[in-house]
Amino acid sequence: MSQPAAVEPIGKRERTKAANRQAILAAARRVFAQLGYEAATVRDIIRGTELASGTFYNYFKSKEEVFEALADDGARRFKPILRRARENARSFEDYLHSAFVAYFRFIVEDNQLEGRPIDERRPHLRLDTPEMMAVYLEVRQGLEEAIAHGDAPRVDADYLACACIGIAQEVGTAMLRRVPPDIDAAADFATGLILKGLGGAPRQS
Amino acid sequence: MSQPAAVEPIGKRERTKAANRQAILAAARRVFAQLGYEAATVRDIIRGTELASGTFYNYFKSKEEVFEALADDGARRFKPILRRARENARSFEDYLHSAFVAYFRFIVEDNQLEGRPIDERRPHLRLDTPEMMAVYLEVRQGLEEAIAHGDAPRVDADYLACACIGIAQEVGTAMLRRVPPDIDAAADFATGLILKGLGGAPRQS
DNA sequence: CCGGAAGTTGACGTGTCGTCATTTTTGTGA
DNA sequence: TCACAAAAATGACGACACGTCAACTTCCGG
Repeated sequence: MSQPAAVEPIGKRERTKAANRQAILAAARRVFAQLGYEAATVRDIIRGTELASGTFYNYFKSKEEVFEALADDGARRFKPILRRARENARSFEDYLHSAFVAYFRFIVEDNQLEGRPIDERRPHLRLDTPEMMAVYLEVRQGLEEAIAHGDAPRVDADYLACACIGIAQEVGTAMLRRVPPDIDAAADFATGLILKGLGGAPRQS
Repeated sequence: MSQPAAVEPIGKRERTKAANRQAILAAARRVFAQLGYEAATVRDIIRGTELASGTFYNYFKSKEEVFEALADDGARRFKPILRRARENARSFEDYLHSAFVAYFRFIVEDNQLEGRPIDERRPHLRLDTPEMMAVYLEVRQGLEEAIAHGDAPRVDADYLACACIGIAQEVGTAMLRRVPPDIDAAADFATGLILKGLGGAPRQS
């Protein structure tokens, strides 16, 4: 073969580094799900890998930083989904609905792992990391665009973005408590509420 | 004096017990505000009192339990406020507005202490302690009553209650970031959003 | 094949954890 | 008033997690 390895693997150094990082993140996911974020220790995480305790600190400063990396991962995956929803939307209502569907789908997938209740898997969600900020801004820009186009009235975009996020979080959590979770119903509810308020939310069946 | 002490102080036992508990809670408040919930240790809290480390465990099992006690305190104080808002409300809109005002006032007062950003003062807020549950139920009952009276359409009361709580939390936090926080403006926004959706939210000035 | 840089390792000192035997304080009945 | 038991406070203790670091291993370029 003229190409012994592949095009990707630059060097063993880089490869194991990436692999170790991923191993730690994967172990952290499991540990947070099983023990809960609070109870989990750096040692628990590292025990879930083949690595030694000292190695952990070559990759992350603390348990908190690992969580941030996981959250940032999520945010990085989620933002483009949101962006595409905005670009492909045929109306403001369509945009809102598909954004909620995307988020609810996201959290359903993110909580497939067995273990502790969802609430205990994460610390207080900080919105102030760069990646989280980017998601907030994406939401806000989507709303500002709608306002600029006249699809939505000229309300306080910051408050509106926060309200949408709050609704998504709480209704999303409530949805997860129901089995099976009905993503569309939850998205319909949230969209209707924001668009027309109580009058717009779907009636009880 | 025919009454050496007062009518209240039953015995020294009970009094110091209550005083110690309060001392621990007060110290915890300060420590959580100054170091953040995550960084704080049981030792930090107990150092903020005159007590010895072992004594802490006569009152609470852990840092988490102290926080829960603080949260329960808040919930216990807040619930009757909410209840009265419901009883005195002249309309559903009035109820919503005064409930939001009450909550926003509450968090403004609760965050007077100097120290770390509000986000870091608390762990992920658990809604599943009895006191917290009671607040959720109070919100939900208020909404169900409105639905029963025909003041609000027959929507999913669980989702609606969660949405209101989510809006209150996120818009509340956003409000705290602005100086000075404008409680009425935030409450107007939230009330309008829920009642009539975007069309009902106040326009930007 | 060698030398050094990059990365890994696990033992170490520090500090927190929750426990518990001991001491101190408080209430009660003689 | 005193003595005694129950209640509560104390702080030392073993266990364990923290983050560090000197020694060691692995990898890469020359």
